[in-house]
Amino acid sequence: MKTATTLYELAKRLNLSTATVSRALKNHPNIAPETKKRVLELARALDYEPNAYAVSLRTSSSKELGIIVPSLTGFFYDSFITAVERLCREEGYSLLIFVSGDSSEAELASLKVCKQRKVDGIFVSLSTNTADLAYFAKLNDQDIPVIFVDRVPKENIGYKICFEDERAAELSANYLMDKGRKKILSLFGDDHLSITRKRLKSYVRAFEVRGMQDNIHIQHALGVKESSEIVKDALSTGTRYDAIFCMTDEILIGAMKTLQVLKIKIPQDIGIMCMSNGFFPGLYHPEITYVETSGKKLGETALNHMFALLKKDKRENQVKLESILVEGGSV
Amino acid sequence: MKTATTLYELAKRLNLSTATVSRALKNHPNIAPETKKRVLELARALDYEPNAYAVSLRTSSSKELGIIVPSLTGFFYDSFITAVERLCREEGYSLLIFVSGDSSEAELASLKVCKQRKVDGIFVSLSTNTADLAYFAKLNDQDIPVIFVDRVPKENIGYKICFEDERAAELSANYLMDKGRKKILSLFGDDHLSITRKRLKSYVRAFEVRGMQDNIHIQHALGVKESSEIVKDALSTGTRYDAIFCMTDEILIGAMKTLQVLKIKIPQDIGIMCMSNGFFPGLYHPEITYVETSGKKLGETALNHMFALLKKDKRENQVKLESILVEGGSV
DNA sequence: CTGAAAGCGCTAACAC
DNA sequence: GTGTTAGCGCTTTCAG
Repeated sequence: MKTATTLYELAKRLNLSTATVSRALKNHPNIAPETKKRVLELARALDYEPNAYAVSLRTSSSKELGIIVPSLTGFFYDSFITAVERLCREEGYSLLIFVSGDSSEAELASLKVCKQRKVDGIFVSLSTNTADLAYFAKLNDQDIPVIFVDRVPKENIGYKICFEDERAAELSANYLMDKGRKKILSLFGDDHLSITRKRLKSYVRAFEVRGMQDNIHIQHALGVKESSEIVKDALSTGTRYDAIFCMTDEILIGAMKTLQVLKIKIPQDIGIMCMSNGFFPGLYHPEITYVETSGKKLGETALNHMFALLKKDKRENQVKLESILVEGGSV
Repeated sequence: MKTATTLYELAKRLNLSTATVSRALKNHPNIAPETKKRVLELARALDYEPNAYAVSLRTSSSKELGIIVPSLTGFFYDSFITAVERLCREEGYSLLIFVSGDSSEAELASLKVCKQRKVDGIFVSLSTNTADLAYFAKLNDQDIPVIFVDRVPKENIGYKICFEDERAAELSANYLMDKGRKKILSLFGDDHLSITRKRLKSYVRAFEVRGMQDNIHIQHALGVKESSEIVKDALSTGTRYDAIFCMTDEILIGAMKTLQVLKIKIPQDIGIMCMSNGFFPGLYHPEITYVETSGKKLGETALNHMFALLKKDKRENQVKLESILVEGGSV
């Protein structure tokens, strides 16, 4: 095993001090061009790369960010993380990833690791059952910015970046009404999440505003399978639904499975729409109409926010991302 | 801002030396129970957590692993990474994630970061166009184990963990022949990848062995869209295909899109099968028959391998994971 | 323009 | 059972 080249080694070989070598390497103003050249050459030749731990220990800036998400699997966070990772890399940051699996214990453990590793900042999308935000507050006290994304807490803590959930739900509701749908099976996610409640509330309100609150039937589904079953049960009750609204991709997928099994035609027999990152709606034919909640956009916004905070710029505590409606042919 | 508690601070408050405190904290044998108790109590009270940089610098072990994948998006790597992350966390390791986006430059840059951060080991699934493996060799020289997963190089370098690709392709081929399919549109991935070539070769061979090499028509598709178009074109040539084989989930999704648009019935009009992680085949009805390439299993195997290497156990250079065929109703 | 020296927070000989 | 000390590799005053 060949041991990694150190600053000291470069200095020794060049008959310079480590200070000079260090300066040459990060083109400090006052350094002789000749010296700089020699240093750079040897560094390249020996494949020198600074030891990140020594740097961090000295500068107390880790150039690492932590990201904690409930899952990675295919619906949303993949594109969110992809966006975050790319921008991080471009700015010389590295990303520590943690998957909480919707367990608040795992979440807390990950948070502790973030603290130990002295990450410069943390992105969190809360797990379903997180109740205690004390630790998050503690991190903020220690000047480690915490940015909540998508699934944000209702408490006033840290920074929050999420979609304009109320507006998005309202958009969906109005679209369905405008299309003349009168009997809408409306499937929402986990009722514990504030994101669900926000969406549900303004969805219902939009129907009330137009006096059509009796046109919707609300149900909650926790995953693909449950959604599939709820739809199956609902369609067998005799009620003639003319549309289905799905709050997430998972719910959409479950619903579509049942519709396919029952050979129900879209949009003739029933209309369907959802809120989505945009990938899954495109898999079907006709493509599914959806209100976009883009993981990429969320990632980019969150990262810009983080970089600003790290530069000590003041930033608003909450950012809401606009949603747009993308029409397929499903309603 | 409250600054983080250090070992020195604990020592000062307790009138002990940092050495004693350090030992108490990691229950070293020779330490007075009473002392240990006092230390532990104060540490808890002050929310002490060791500075990971100082520890790493001192012990030259980072307890971080790097993972470099071509993408995160929904087909395979999400479940791979989820499995790796969970086991890492359980063993006190953290995961640095890098998404190469199939660019070998990004891959190299990520590799350098891994080296700077002195990760203890690296997982890589190669990007499509990686030609130069020199840097990987260098890492191995420096005793940083590199484990290639799924998309492994043909060269003899590092450690490799992948599916028994030849066997999996053969399994598919035989299944299609056994089902009496005679005109099979066979869609494979990027021809530059050794994984594609391995699969293709043994797929073709399996047909040759049974004298049925004329039953297949090979095409290469790079993504969802291309797959969709190839299928559309192929079906419009007049050739009456009775089956489609898809080497990946992306290819499956593209193919299915076209079949849905053209209202082609599965399996009556045409049969279809694929190689997959298992999620997407379940979205359709009937469910798609597939040969399983489980990201979870790959992740678990890779991580066990890594932990063994880190403990300096000898390990075989190559592991092949068995594949099984999961029947849906699509052929 | 360059060097000497301190020190980031921790561990591990080596003493006692 | 506990303390002293050196040092991991680097950055950064402060001198010159």
